[in-house]
Amino acid sequence: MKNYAELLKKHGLKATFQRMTILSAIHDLGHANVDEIYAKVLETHPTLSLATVYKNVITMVEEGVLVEVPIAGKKSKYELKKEEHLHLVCVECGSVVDKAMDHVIAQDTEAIAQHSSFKLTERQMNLYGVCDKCQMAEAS
Amino acid sequence: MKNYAELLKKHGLKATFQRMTILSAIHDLGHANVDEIYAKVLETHPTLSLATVYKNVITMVEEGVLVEVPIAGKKSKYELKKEEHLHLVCVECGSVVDKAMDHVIAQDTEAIAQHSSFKLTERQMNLYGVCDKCQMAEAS
DNA sequence: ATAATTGCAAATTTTTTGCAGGTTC
DNA sequence: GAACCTGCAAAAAATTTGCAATTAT
Repeated sequence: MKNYAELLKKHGLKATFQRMTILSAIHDLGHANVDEIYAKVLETHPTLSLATVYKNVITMVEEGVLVEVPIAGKKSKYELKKEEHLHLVCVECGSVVDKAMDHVIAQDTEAIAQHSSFKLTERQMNLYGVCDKCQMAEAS
Repeated sequence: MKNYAELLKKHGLKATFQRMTILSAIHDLGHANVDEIYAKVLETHPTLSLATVYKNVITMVEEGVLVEVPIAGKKSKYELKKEEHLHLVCVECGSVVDKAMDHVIAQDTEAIAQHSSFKLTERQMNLYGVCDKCQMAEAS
């Protein structure tokens, strides 16, 4: 739990209760798609509308408060903007876990971009597979 | 790539004209979303339906003929399955270019997965930024 | 005060589905 | 010939929009 009002204002957005509730939901969930955010938000603010979730997710991605995490075969998830990392995406349960991005990867990809005269602004890496828990469950 | 009939049969799918047309369109476009595939396919087969594009893209991804490339803020694109690589995604013009994935990245991510007891099956890496051409265009 | 934001409902866009008639193997 | 596929139209799902009322700064 952080100071979402400050965060929003820093990005030129009004600190509405709805936005703070959405940010709190995403923080609690770690990574969530629009429906998951909406469901979570209803727990504490039952009148918040789905349209407001949509509008704000778009706005907050545009302003750099949130980051969209596109996932093959599923709806995109959203996370709070934080330092660069990669994602372990479980194809069984859908869980998403952050992992630090090694310096090696950062350097390597910068070199690749440079060779193509590509002005790199963001990296996204998803590792798909089966998480620890789902492997256990399978072994039954 | 030429013999799409063989490719499809190898994956247990019937080699219909529609599927081969779709594969050819994707090959020509390199990477394309459903609408782009549909538009391309209409040029040579005006009666092919959008529903057929949807159904077949899903089927061919399931069977490993195609790979979905999810892209932040856009509809997923699809490509023919080929050896592992990463993507340069231009946020200006939407172009997607393949780049070889360095052995370093492969090893590094394998180690990361292993540390989390994560059974890795696939990697996807997108580098977002501005391509060569769009940088030129901007410099006007 | 005023400019931005919300909630609602309607509109739009995107994707999926059922099924009759055709096609592939 | 059996199983699979296609195209159509209709349904369902996902997302966006217009606008009057409300709220943050």
